[in-house]
Amino acid sequence: MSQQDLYSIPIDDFFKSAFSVDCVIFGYDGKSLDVLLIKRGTEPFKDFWALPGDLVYPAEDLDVSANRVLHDLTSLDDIPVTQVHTFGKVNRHPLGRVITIAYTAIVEKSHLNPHPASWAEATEWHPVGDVPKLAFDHEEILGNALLHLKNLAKAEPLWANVLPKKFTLTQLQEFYEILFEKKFDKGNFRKKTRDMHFLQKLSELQKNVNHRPSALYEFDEQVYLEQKNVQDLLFDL
Amino acid sequence: MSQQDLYSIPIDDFFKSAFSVDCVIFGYDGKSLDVLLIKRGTEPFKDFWALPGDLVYPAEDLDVSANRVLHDLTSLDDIPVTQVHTFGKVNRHPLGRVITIAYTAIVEKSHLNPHPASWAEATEWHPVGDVPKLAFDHEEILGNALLHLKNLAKAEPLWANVLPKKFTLTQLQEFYEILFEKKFDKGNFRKKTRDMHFLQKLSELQKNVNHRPSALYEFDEQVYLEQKNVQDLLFDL
DNA sequence: TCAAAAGTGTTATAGGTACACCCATGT
DNA sequence: ACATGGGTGTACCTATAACACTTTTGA
Repeated sequence: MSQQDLYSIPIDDFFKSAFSVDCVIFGYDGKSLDVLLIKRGTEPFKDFWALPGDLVYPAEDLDVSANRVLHDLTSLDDIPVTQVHTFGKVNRHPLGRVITIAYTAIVEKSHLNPHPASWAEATEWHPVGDVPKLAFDHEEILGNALLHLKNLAKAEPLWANVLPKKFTLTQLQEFYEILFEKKFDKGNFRKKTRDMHFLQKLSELQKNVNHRPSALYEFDEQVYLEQKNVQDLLFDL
Repeated sequence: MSQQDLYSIPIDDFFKSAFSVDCVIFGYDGKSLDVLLIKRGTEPFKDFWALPGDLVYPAEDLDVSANRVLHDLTSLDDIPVTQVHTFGKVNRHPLGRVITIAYTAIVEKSHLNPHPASWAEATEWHPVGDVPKLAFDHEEILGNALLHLKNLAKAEPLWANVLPKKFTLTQLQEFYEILFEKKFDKGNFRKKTRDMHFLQKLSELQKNVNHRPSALYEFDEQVYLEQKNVQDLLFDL
């Protein structure tokens, strides 16, 4: 049986199912990495914390759906969301067959919307290392997404979404240290940054710090995209 | 709106959708990397080549579904399938909203089932570098799966599924050369294999070759799983 | 002058690349 | 003897890790 038989099978058997997106929204504020959870107001799993998610609208692309959920909880649009994995165990949802496509994004923590969406009784940031028991299979989804985020961070400048426009190399280093829960050597880290031509050093310096002021840097997206294209063309994967 | 409202929304709006799995089954025979395609016998995309796929049964896990498709086309069971990505563009299926979860696997090419499943008018191996125009968004899915396969091969002994039980280091090298479309230096390749303690060197040698006979090796799964556990525990991602 | 963090340089080691050379077998 | 691929060793280069040291600011 394949897709061409879509309308030749007993419709009741196949259409008692639905699909949703769940969003693992990581928040960073320079000090810790948190994840945005909502408190459920209805059964099943009433009063449990859960990942924000929603059914996908009939005429809505999956990533658009994820961005809608993200927009409802934060004030943010056009944040790049990344698909993580699809979870489809038969009994993962007690009310029926619901598979869910997990998406992830990382945002600056302060951008939480002060007027959360109607479907969330409460929204709250939780440190990724200290998450309460979650509804459904959301703990598995969260773990999966965190792994995914770490892998993404090795290949892409994820920090561009969460650092201030002008930032110091120490702030950049701290992003990686907090994400990977690991200290890096200052000198070696800075050596690496010298090859990153998309890090544009400004003439401006830090002010009012009681130590030697740091140089400020900006992310140069043009330069990044160009060199990324070159890498993709070389393609020595 | 979130999952808890599943049964409080107009059912007609959300249940005009379905989900399927599509399988990107790669075949290897020591000479080339191919992908298994089926020829569609019905509209839409009648007479087009396509990836084998099927709707997911109501009480069937996603990976079980993928394994069922794989079993129907090859004679193989218990082949590890890996989820690649979920494709859900609104108009990807001309007859309705169908999202599809793509799975991939790599098998020894000769294991193609001589009695293909009823839903496939024809099945055929196609070299990954020379694939015909495909139905739906299957070209995108295939490209995605191939990338995924290459990444998997960097982290896992995928070749264990496709090489003969006893194989030479040259056969192992050729697997990587064909997959990555790239030649490797013999000496350097063999140096790397020395750290792979799950490669068990046998006392047996090749026979009836008109050159120095090669040593034969076996994949030692026990050793591999143990060292993989250690790596996962170190976890310095 | 001191604390604190910025910023640079040096060294040792590990890992990768290129390449040369010898070995065992069938014809 | 020779063609063919198996198998090993070396020298070079680059990436990384550990660590020491200097610099600039506010208090």
